[in-house]
Amino acid sequence: MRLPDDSTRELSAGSTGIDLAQAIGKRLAQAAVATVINGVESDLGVALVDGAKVSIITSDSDAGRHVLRHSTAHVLAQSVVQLFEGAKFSIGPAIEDGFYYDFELPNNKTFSDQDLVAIQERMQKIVEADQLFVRAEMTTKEALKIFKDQPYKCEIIERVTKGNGDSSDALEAGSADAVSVYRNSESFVDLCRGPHVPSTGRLGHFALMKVAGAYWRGNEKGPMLQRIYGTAWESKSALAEHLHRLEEAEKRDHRRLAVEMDLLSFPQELGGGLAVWHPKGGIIRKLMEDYSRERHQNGGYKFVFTPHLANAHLFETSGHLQFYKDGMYPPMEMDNGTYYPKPMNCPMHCLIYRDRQRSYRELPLRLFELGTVYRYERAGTLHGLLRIRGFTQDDSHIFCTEEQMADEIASLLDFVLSVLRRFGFSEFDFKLSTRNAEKSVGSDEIWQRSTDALQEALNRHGLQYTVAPGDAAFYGPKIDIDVRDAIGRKWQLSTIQCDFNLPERFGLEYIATDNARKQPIMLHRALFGSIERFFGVLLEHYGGAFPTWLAPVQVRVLAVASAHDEYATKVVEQLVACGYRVDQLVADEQLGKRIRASKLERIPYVLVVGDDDVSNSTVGVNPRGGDVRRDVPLTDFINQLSIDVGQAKNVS
RNA sequence: GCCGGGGUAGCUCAGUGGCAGAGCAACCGCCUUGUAAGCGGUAGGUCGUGGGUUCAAUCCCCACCCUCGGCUCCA
Repeated sequence: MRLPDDSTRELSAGSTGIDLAQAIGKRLAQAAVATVINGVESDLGVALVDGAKVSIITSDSDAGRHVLRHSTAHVLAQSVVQLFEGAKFSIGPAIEDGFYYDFELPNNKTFSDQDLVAIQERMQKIVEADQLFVRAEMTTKEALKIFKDQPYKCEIIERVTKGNGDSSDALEAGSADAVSVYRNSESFVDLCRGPHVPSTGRLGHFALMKVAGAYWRGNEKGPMLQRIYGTAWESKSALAEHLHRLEEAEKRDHRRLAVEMDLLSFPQELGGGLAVWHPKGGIIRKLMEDYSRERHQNGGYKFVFTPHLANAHLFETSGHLQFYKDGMYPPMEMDNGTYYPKPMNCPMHCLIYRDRQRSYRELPLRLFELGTVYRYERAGTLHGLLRIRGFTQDDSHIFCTEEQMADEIASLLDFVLSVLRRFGFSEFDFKLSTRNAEKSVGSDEIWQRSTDALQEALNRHGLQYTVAPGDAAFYGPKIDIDVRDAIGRKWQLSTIQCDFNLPERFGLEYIATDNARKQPIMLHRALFGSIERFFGVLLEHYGGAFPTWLAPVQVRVLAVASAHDEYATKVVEQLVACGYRVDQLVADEQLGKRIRASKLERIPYVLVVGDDDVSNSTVGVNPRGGDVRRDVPLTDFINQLSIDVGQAKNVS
C-alpha cells in the first residue's frame, strides 16, 4: 500500500482499511471511520488492492465527520421507521455540522418536539446495539423489490438507473451500474452509496435539533415532507462545543440585540418586514450613511434623488413588471394611471441619464443614491433586518463605455474593500456569476466581454474567487462579495453587476469620439447592499459592541457620589464640546449598579470620577474589555479617545 | 406561498374554562456609594385582532395579523 506521505506498507493479501489502520497505530484505528482507496471513499472493511494508494479517514476530519453524520442519518431513519408504523423515508444526507432526513408519515401526520425526544432515545439504543453497516450491491430489480414499500426510494433508484439522477440522488444510491444498499438489521436497510462507519457503536455524539417541512426534491409543487435536522460530532466535547457556538451565535442575533439595545423595532401595526429606527439605531445608521456619502463624494460620484413611486410605464420599460411583478408591492390605481412602489432605483437613474444627450466626455457617469425600495418578499422568507420588505440601498449606477468597463470594475473593487474594511471586516470571498443560457438576454460577445472584464479586475487584484456558472442575473454577469464575521459566518453584502439590458431597453446613448451614437454599459453596484441588512450583519459581527466611532453612546460619566456630580457634568460638557457622544448617570444609585448597567449597554468607555479626580482634573477610565486605570488626566483620555475614534479600532 | 412552533406587563417568561403572576426595567422613598446587581414601596394588562362554542374564554374551535425554525424564493 502507498500512504499519503508516499511511504509504503506491506500487508497480507485480503487486508482491509481497518487492518491498515491497526498496523499503523492503535489510536489511528480507533479514530478511523473510512478509507480512501485510489481516490475513492470506501468502507473500512473493504479489501485493499495490491499497490493501491490508501489513506485513512479519521472521525475528527471534515471527511470523517461527514461519514459520521451520514451514518447517523441512517440511524435516525431506522429509529423513525421503528417508532412510526408506515413511515416513508426519502433522503438523508450529511450537511454542514450535521445531517437531516426527510420522511412522510401516514395520514399527513407530523413530528412534534416530544416525538424528537423519543426518536433520539431510540437512536441511542440503536447505537448501543452496535449494529453493523453491511454493504450490498444489487441490480435495480432486486433493489426495487427490497424497497417496494418505499416509493421515494424507488423513485431515486429509477432515476439513477435511467441516468437521470442528480448529485443528491448519486449520494443516495450510487451509479447506474450498481445500486448499493446498507443493511443495519433484519428489518432496516437503506439505499446508499456510502461509505459508512463499520457499526453504529461508532456513533453517539449527536442531537436532534428541529423538525421542519421540506418539499420533496425541492419542488414547491411537489409533496411536502417532514424533515428532521440533527447535529453529530466525533466526541462529546466536540458536540458540546458546537452547541455552545450555537448559543453564542444566538446571543448576537441582531433581532435580539436590536431590542436589548433599543436600536429599532418592527411594530406589528406597520406590517411584516417593515422597521422603524429608534434614536440609538438612528445614530449608527446616520454615521454609516455619512461615511458612505463622504466616500462617494470623494470617489467621483454624483448624488441624485428619486421618488418612491413610479408610473407602471416605467417598470414596463425596465422589464420589472414582466419579470418580477410577484416581488413588487401591488399597484395603486390613480386617476392618471397605475403606480407602483419602486423595487429598484436603476430605472430612475436611467431616466436621469437619458434626460439629455450625453457625450463620451461625461463617461464614466457615476450616479449615487441612498435609495429606499420596497419588495414584496414572501411572508415566510422575512428575517429581521436581513430579509426585509422596505430597505435602503447604497445604490450606484455607473454608465461607461465598453473600453472603460475593466478599469471601472477594478477601481470599484478597491472602493468596496476599503469601505468594508472600515467597518471591521477583513476576510472576503469573491464569487463570479456567469451566464445562464436559458435565462438571459444579450449577445454572446457582450456576455463574454463583460465576464472577461470582471475576471480581469479580480485577477488584477490577485483575488481568489469561485465561479458560479449560471448564477448571473438575466441582464449580465456579476461579482458578489461575501464577508466573514467575527465568528466565521459568511454574509453576502456587496455586488458589482454588468448590465447591457437596461441601456438597451431605455435606449441610452452617448456620442462617441467618432460622432457615432453608442450604447453605454451600465454597472450596478452596492457596497452595503442594503443599509438595513448591513446594519444587521454589523450588529451580529460586533455582538452589539460597536467600535467607538459608531457607538451610540461613546462615553458615560459616573460620579462616585452626589458630591461629584457637578464635576462629572463638567467632564461631560468638555467631551461633548470635542464632538463626542457622552452622557451621565447621576449618583442616585450604587456605583456598581451604574457600572453594570453601562457595561450591559456596551458603552466603550465608562468614566468614574470621585474626590481625587475633582481635585486633580482626572478621571478613572473603565474601557470596554480592558482594565481600569485610575487618575488619568482628562486631557490624556481625550487624546486616547480621538485616536480610538480616528482609527476606527474596536475596543473590545 | 408551504410545513411546524409561538404571541400574557417595557423586556425575559410562568399560569389557569371561574378576581392575571414572577424576575429585571420604570416610578417614589431611604442609602451617598471608587469600578458588573443595596433596601423598601408604587404603578404597570382589552392575555395579538375578529368571530364562534359555553352560564362563564387569556385558556377550547375558526379566520386573519405578526413572529420563530425550515422549505421554496431572493431582480
